[in-house]
Amino acid sequence: MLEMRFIRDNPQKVKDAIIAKGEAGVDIDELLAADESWREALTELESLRADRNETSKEIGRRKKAGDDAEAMILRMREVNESIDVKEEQVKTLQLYIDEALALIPNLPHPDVPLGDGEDDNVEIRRWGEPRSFPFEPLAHWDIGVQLGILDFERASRIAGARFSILRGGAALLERALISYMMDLHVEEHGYEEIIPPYLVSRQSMFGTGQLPKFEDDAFLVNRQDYFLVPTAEVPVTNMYRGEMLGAEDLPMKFVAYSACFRAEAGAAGRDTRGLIRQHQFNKVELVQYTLPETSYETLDDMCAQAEKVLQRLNLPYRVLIMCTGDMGFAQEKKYDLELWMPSYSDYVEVSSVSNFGDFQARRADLRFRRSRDARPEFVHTLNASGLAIGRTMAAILENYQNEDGTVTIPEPLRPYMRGQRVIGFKGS
RNA sequence: GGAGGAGUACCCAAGUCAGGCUGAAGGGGCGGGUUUGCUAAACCUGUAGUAGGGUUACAGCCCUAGCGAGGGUUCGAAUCCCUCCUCCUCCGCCA
Repeated sequence: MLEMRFIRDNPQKVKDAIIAKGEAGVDIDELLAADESWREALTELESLRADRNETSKEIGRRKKAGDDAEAMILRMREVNESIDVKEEQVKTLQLYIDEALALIPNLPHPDVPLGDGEDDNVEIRRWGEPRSFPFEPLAHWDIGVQLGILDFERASRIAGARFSILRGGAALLERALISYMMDLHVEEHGYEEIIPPYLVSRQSMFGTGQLPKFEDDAFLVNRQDYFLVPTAEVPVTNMYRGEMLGAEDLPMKFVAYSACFRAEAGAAGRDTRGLIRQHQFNKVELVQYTLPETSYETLDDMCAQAEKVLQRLNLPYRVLIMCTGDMGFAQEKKYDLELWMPSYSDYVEVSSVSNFGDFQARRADLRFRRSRDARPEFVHTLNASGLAIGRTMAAILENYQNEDGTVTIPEPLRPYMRGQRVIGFKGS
């Protein structure tokens, strides 16, 4: 959320950002006019209240002294009527302003390339060579089904499309990936391990920016005002909502595992096969709260930390910087990590690394003080997938497949899989 | 799910069932100071923070809001009424 004060002072910047991000909707000039009227009405309201406060004290004094206060009380009844009218006016304007503010996207960082959509994203580096297969490689959904470790048919029977059942080796590999990533980020990067609630309140979804604009992307629990978390970013970023932190507490670094739930509205027909686009998937997520002046440095650190997982697993990937039109509502700057997926003959997103600046912090009221007497400031928040588990698994199945249909397990995961080196056929 | 109890500033805690100089007693803590060879102790003293608006020399000053949240009653609400949230205790149920 941007500050009204900032919009007042920089209307053009905000208009530019709305256009650059391709966000619809808020008429900034109208908003500024509403703000103007709001301040005017507020000033009038407050002076009426000041009158009432002062007069009421005087009435109290008179009554105590046994003097007559009837005339004053009558006058105050009239003042109260004016107050009611003004209050209504202020409230209406306030409501309009709040709703408009909630729909204004964050400003992109100046480094971010301008662009309309994914074609304008800029690749900044590549790591690893896509493997060339001496045989015709299979897609992960074929590999998994052949091995009996991915079961899409029965998943759709029990839940519908875009769900999967992991069985045997795949279930074990999923757990191994979660544990491996959590351990890596805890032991080598100093994060605190978190398992958050998977259901969150409306307010939490607002805090990270999913609401009000993107309600359709989330699952809302029937008859309860809870949302299934689309990412652990939501609970973890909201963890300190409303608290006042000390500068010495920063940065705060969390690595969270959660299941993630997405409605995938508008994705009909896309990635319908396999593990790439599911309603439910697992993800290990990195979240940091930082000092404002260090957040961009941290962004690059977090990107490198997410990359390290791919490097250790020896999965070829590339890093893109997202253009203004593809980066999302709340982000100032965002990188995507995409890994090589032979079945797509292309790179597929497996992580996004974002700096939100103080945009989420302002929505979620995440503040800190540099010293006891210093003014409160908003922290900066960042997150990075570290990584999406399902897509990583898909990439492992495809990139590590063998000609006989088995899959070699990447070496770092073997200790997490009872020393197993290969996922083979049942009974073999 | 049932029955009770509680949410007041950084923390503890008065005030609430007599509504009005209570924007909030008293402790603790923290800041500053005095005494002291150092520590300890004692004494003195300062301590809502915040959000919004106005004004201004980005010092400052004024106003408004604010006693879990939101409404209501009243000239006036921490105090009376309603709704909600959270926490605690006991019972039930369950992993």
